[in-house]
Amino acid sequence: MATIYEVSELAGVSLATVSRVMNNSSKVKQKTREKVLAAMAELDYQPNGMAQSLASNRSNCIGVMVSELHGPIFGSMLSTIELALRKAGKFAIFTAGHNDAEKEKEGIRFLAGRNCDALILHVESLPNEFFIDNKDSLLPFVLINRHSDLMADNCISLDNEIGGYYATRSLLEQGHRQIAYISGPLKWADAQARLAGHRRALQEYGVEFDERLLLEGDYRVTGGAAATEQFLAQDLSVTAIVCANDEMAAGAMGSIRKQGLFIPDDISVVGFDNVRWAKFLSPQLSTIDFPVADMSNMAVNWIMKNVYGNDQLDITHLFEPKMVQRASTSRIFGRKNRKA
Amino acid sequence: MATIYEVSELAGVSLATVSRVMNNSSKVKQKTREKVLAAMAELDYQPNGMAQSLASNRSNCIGVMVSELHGPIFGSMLSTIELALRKAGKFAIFTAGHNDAEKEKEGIRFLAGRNCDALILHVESLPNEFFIDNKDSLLPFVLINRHSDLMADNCISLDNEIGGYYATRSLLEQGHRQIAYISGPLKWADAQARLAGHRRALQEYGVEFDERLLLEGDYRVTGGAAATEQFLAQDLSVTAIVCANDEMAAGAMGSIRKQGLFIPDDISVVGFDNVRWAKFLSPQLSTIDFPVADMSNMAVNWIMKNVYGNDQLDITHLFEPKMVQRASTSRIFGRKNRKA
DNA sequence: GGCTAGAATGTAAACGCTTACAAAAATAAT
DNA sequence: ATTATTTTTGTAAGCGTTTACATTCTAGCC
Repeated sequence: MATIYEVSELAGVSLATVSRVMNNSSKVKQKTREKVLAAMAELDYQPNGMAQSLASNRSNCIGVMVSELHGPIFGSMLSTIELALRKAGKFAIFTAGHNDAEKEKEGIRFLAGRNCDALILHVESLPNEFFIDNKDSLLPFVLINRHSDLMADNCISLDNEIGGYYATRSLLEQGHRQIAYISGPLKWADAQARLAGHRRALQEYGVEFDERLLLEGDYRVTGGAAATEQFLAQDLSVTAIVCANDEMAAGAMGSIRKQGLFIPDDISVVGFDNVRWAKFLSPQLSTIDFPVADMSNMAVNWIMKNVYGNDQLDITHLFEPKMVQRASTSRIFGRKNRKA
Repeated sequence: MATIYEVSELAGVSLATVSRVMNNSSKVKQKTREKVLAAMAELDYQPNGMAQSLASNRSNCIGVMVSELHGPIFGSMLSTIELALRKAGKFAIFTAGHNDAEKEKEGIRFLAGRNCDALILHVESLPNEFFIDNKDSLLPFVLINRHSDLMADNCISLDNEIGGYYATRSLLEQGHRQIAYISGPLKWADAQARLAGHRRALQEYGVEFDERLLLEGDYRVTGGAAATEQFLAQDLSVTAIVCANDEMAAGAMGSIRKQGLFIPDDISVVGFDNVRWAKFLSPQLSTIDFPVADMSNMAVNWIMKNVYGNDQLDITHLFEPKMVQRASTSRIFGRKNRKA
């Protein structure tokens, strides 16, 4: 592997000049630049990233931590981030936090150990305070899916409240009034916000909130299935179920079908996230689209702006989800509820 | 950030000694080691990875290229690889090849540019010859999901033929005889092998292969749906459909249901891959389990053995898939085919 | 006690680049 | 043609490690 030294010799210039043409750091005469470029080409020169990093104290690596490296949401996140970073000539190092405060902390250490220039984090367990308190001792970071006024600039988040609102409103508009809600674990802010949106929609339509129509789920298929069974076992004449994510919606659909009921004729189901396989379910799931790709790209923009000084980039901190109507919901008029 | 120099001063030893205790490279007196360790702890010393890499010509980074960074198979691959590498104190750099020979080649260059110590590759478009011919000029590499006798040691692959065989045999055992098959794009070796397995099973059970019961799909939902419609439109009295992957199986299930037929009563469906959401479909999909995690771990083992000299590791090069019986298949006796 | 082999430690030269600062060359002004 | 500026290029000192090789200890032996 050729080094910068060999290039400089072949081109008949000094090391510094070669470095300059590589980095466009300061003016180099056009003719010299060409000589250098030719030499680089002839030697098939590839700069040694490690040496560059050591000398410049910049690694061109961005550490990315998400809860898991699999799953539709994270998959889309990784995909988007990697593509965007690579386009910018940066490298991503991914790691998983596994939704555990200790592991998340360790992941951050791990990434810092690789001399990352900055971090993109999707953490679930570490509290806001961790970031607020350590803002200065940590590498520059941007948090996806989290918000706190005390570090607003570092946050890129989704308006979960309005997502929850849209989900329930779409049902209300279709005439539903007995709407059950399966929330996520309410210790998490996003689950709370989605539920708040649900309640706001009900209120707006003059429907009184009924405690019996709310169950706390776990964001997993099994939780959705269990909660749905519980709803159906009681005599609540539920005509629609809103699930705080698509996984639970898949579970709900399974339970409904197991009862011999039809979707959406007997019961409409709405999810949240719009994961890829929501379309594979039958009927296809109506859900709230989580703009993961947009948010991920914005996180990369944040880095390019705040870490690499690309000043003209505009940063959006709050994203809005959209309702995606598919076949799992329908107007209540058309329904033929077997239990009714 | 403390440097090795500060540690050496505080401990009252030389740089070299500190380096030695870090790397266990040669004997250090117990008392000295303790002094050094204490100093490192006191200064919260973290070695600078870049400097280590530069000096030792080893980056502790493994480049990983897969077709996409999302999707259930790749997600599981990334997850597993990252965890295993991190346990070994190594870093993974992921990138996507997007199933395009040029992009795959560029991805490899990209990873090499980061001075990776080795590569784990899941490429689809680059031909075997590329790797065989460039074996020596490339970084050490291990290929997941590919096999060639000319570089057998570098390959970790799945026995697709036997997977295809199991899928069809499970149906034959249940009494099915009119079994349709939706293959993957037959330009790919894995699609060919799965189909070959299907044919072997038929032959073994004395069922003659019927050209009309074979359609070439595209490994995507839409392709599975289209092929299924085509089967159902003809009068073939198909009682089961084998799909060369789960996505197409999801499409097939949709088409079957759209025709007013029931799964598995009218038609049984088998997939291949056992992606996570195969259980979310209803009925739950019977499929062939692709041991992605095992294969990914083995790839990491390959690296640890061949690149980092962990000699006692045993490498398995060929993995066997397993049949997973779920609700989308049933004995033919129980069926009440509306068309029959 | 003096000698020696072997163990423990230290010295200093890489590793391949970036970047102040200095020097030289080109250009403009007189 | 000189001198003053401005551009362009070169010099050399890092960046924080690893690792031959050299040196100093330590123990065992006579």
